[in-house]
Amino acid sequence: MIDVAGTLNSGQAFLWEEHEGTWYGVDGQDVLAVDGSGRARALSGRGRDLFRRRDDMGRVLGSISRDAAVRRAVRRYPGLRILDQDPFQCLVSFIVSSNSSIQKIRSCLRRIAGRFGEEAELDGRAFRLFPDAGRLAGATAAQIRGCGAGYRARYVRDAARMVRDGRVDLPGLRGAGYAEAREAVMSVPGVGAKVADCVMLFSLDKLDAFPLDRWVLRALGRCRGRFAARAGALTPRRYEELHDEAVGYFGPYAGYAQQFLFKAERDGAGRGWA
DNA sequence: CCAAGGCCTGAATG
DNA sequence: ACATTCAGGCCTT
Repeated sequence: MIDVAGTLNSGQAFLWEEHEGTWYGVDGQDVLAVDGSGRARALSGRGRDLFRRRDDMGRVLGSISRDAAVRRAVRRYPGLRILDQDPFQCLVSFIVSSNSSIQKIRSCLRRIAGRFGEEAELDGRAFRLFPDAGRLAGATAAQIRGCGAGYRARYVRDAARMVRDGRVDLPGLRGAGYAEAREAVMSVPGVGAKVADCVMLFSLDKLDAFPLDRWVLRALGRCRGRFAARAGALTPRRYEELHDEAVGYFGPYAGYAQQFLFKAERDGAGRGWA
């Protein structure tokens, strides 16, 4: 059973809201409506597997449950899933996320969509689509800054230009291996290892991406001392070491383990998701 | 290769 | 009230 609300409120996506039991979300140039079972209905009519129903969760959970901390989190959030989102929107979302808070990320992305996205309507409700790369590349940094992006505005604009000009082919990277995709995504300004791993896990089908932030780092420290010795400042080098270690430990679906750990750690600290 | 500092901004804390 | 701190990092010295 998919936990729709819990998954949409787990730091993966930011433009979702609930109306009368249905969750509505902007996903690229599309609007999705999700019912309680996690089936997505798209304004465009295209079929979407937002909640990655294609993943064999029995297999995934069996694979990542190598540690008591993960098993605990899985028991606590049995319906938590990884989302499969629009890559460009996901890229911009996580560029904006750096050194920010969920609340601010939401408001910034809402404003970007409100200012640059096309109008759309689903079930009698009005939405603004997320602007595509071409549209956003035409915006000035000052305009994007006006949406609350701060110093990240320049990164957003330059990222949009790279995508528009084909210097990064995000959809194409869905078929690439981890290393290749990682290098390509990290060539985008404002994208370091953490942001790249988020984009890859949440929109490029890379379940072996393992985003490391302070919460996940703290959670790893609980894994029976398995990673504790390395907890500390996350220099680029140490990020890579820990990442490889985590993937080596949790396996090919390590990204799922990360999401369970992240959710549990943040909830445990009493952090909100709004 | 590593450490330190700066960076938009608004909500939370003192 | 007003000043600092902090928030799901990244980039440049």
